[in-house]
Amino acid sequence: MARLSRGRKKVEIVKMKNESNMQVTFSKHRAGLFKKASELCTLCGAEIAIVVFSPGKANKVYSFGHPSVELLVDRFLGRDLPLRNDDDRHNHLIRAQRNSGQRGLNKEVMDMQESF
Amino acid sequence: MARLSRGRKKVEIVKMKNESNMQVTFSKHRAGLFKKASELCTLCGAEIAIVVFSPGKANKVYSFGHPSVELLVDRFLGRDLPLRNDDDRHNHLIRAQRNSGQRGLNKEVMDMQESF
DNA sequence: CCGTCTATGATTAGTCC
DNA sequence: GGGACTAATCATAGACG
Repeated sequence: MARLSRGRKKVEIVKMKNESNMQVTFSKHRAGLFKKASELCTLCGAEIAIVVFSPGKANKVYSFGHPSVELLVDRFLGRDLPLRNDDDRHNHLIRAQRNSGQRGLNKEVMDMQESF
Repeated sequence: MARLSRGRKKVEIVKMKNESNMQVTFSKHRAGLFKKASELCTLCGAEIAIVVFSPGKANKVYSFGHPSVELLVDRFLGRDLPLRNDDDRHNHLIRAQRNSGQRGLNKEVMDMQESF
């Protein structure tokens, strides 16, 4: 059959209304995000952890992590951070709480790194 | 002055050797990754947390989180996980540990994976 | 839901400031 | 380090199976 697609259209970055379309977009963008992350890992030897909660009723969880989500997250939440250069503008209060010892579970988190 | 750039060149996804180039690439890709994440949040109402550790000696930490890294990470590590659809292939052992009650809060966590 | 296709929008390597 | 630019590559909206 004749292809009728006129190619990609511009999409405004606002919450989508169409549910089924949104599901497709969510899948595609999630895959793209994880791919970008893995490229950044490979190209620059960075260590990345990503956790994604899908919206709506089917609140599924997807994750990407190199070397592992848990390891990186523990290091993030732990205390021996070499330096915090935080682009996250939303959780200053929570971070302050955490840093003051709220967690009380983190002990020594091995720091292993290098290439990949 | 006359622009001599011949535009973007194809880049193989392997670890970069040039350190200063890598620094630039790291910054650009990190910004792109966070932007993609925020778009996914807005478009689909997803909740995303990202933690990035920069490579090399200056092991800085960058994070993105909506609503917040801590909240999402706690939910990820915590108890009321609705479902785990994990794309992370590297941490089966750690996950198994966690799921077997190391943190003492996990009950039933579905494990399914594959793809990506 | 997943995979494929293609035109086109989005990202970015290389460059200069 | 950051910002701007351009041209090329890359990602993906929408349509279809």
